[in-house]
Amino acid sequence: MRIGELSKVTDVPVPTIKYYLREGLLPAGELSSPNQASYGDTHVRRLRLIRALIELAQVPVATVKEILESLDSDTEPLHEQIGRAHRALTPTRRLTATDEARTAAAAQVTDLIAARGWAVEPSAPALATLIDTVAALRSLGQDSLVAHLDTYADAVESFTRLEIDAVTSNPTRDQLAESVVIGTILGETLIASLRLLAQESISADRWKNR
Amino acid sequence: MRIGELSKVTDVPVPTIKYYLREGLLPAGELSSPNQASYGDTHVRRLRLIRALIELAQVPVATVKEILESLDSDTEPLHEQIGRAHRALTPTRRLTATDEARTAAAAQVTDLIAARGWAVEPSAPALATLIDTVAALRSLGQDSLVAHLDTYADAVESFTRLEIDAVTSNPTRDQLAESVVIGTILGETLIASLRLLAQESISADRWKNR
DNA sequence: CGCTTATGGATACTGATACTATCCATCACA
DNA sequence: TGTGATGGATAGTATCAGTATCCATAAGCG
Repeated sequence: MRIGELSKVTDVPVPTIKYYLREGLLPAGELSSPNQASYGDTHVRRLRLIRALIELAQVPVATVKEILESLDSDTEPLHEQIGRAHRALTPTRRLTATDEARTAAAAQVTDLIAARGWAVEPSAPALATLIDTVAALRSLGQDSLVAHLDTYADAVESFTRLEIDAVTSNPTRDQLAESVVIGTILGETLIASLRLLAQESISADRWKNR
Repeated sequence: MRIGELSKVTDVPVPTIKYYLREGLLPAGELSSPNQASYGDTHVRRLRLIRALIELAQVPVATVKEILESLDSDTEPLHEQIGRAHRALTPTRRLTATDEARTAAAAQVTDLIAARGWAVEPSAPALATLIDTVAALRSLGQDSLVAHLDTYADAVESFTRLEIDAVTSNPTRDQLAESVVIGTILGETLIASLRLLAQESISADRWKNR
C-alpha cells in the first residue's frame, strides 16, 4: 500500500500523514526505492489510533507521540504507561485557587481518598486537578455538588472496576497495555458523552419551560 | 477596586484581565473618569468562573464568551443554556469513522438510548461524539469495552440524577441556570479526575509488576 | 518509449488561539 | 509636583496542527 491508498483507507489527507511521519507518530513505510515506500496494516491501525486520540479525545500531537513511544517500548512497566495516558488527560495545570481555598479542598479530597482506601500517589496529576476543581466549585458557590463527592466516587469506582475487568481479558502484555491506554483515554470520551445525553434527557422533563 | 487589586485578588495578570475585557468575557468596570474604572464583587466572581472554565475545563475563550452571554440573558430558555454548555464540551467534530463502522455504531447507540427511554434530540452534539467513539473503539479492537456500554450508562445515569437533584435546590432561575452550567462543565472535570484516581488505585494492585 | 501522475523528503507558509507588550494621555496620591 | 497606575488602542508573540510548494525520482498507462 502506498501513501495515497493509506490516505484513502483512513480518510486522512496525504499531507497530514506526511506530517505525522515527520513528527514520528507514524513509523516510516518500508522503502523499496529512494522514493517509494509501502505501508501495511499496522500503519492503518496506528493511524486510526492517532486520529481517535487527536480528534475524539483532543490529545495534543506531542502527547500522542509520547504515548505511542511508550506503547512501543516493551521495557516500560505498565504503570508507567498508564501514568503517561493519565498525563495526556490532565493538562499541565497552572495554579488556580487561592491558598486557603486550596488547602481546604485538599483536605476534603485527602479524606475522601483515605476513606475509600485508594492508593494514590501524592504526585498523581489527577489529584491536583481534583483539588483545584473542588476549590473552584466551592469558590463559585456550588457546594451542593461538592457535598456529594462521595456518591460520585461510588459511581466512578463502579465503572472503573468494570473497565479494568473488561481490559484484563487481554492475553499478552502488549495488548493489555494498548487496551489500558485506549480504554483510559477513549473511555473518558465515552463517559463524557453518555453523561451529556443522560443530562439532556433527565433535564428535559425536569425543566420543560423555565 | 481598581484593576490592579482585581488582578491581585484573582491572581490573573492585568494584561490578561484587559484581554478578557476586550473580548467581552468580563463586563467593563464602572467609569468614574475617562481612565478610571472600579470593579466589584461581581467581577471577582465572574473572573473566577472564566478562569475555571478556561484552565480547569479547557473551554476555548470564544465558547466561554458564548456561555456567559447566554447566562446573562434572562430571556433564553434553560434548555438552550444547557445546550450551549453541552456544545462547549463537545468539540465540533470532523468525521472520523468510515461509513459502515459509523452506521453500526449508530445502531447500537440508538438501541441503547431507546432501551433506556432517554429523550435525546438526534442533533445532540454528544450523540455524534458517542457514536464516533463507539466506532473508534470497535475499529481499534476494543469490543470488550463497548460490550459494557449499558453498564456504563447505568453508572452515568446514577450520578447524573444526583447532579440534577443537587442543582435543582437553587431558588431563582438565574442561580439555577448558573449552577447547571457550572455543574455540567466542572462536573465533567470532577468526574474525570475521580476516574483517573480510581484507575490508578485499582490498577495498582492488579498489575503490580507487569 | 514517452508522458502524466504519484511519491518521499525537505522546507516554508498558514490560520487559529491565547495571551503579552507597548504606547499614550490621563488620573490618583504621596 | 512628580511617580506610578489606569483605560484604551494597537501591535507583537508563541504554540499548535496542519497545508503548500518544490524537486528528483518512480509507476503506470498508451
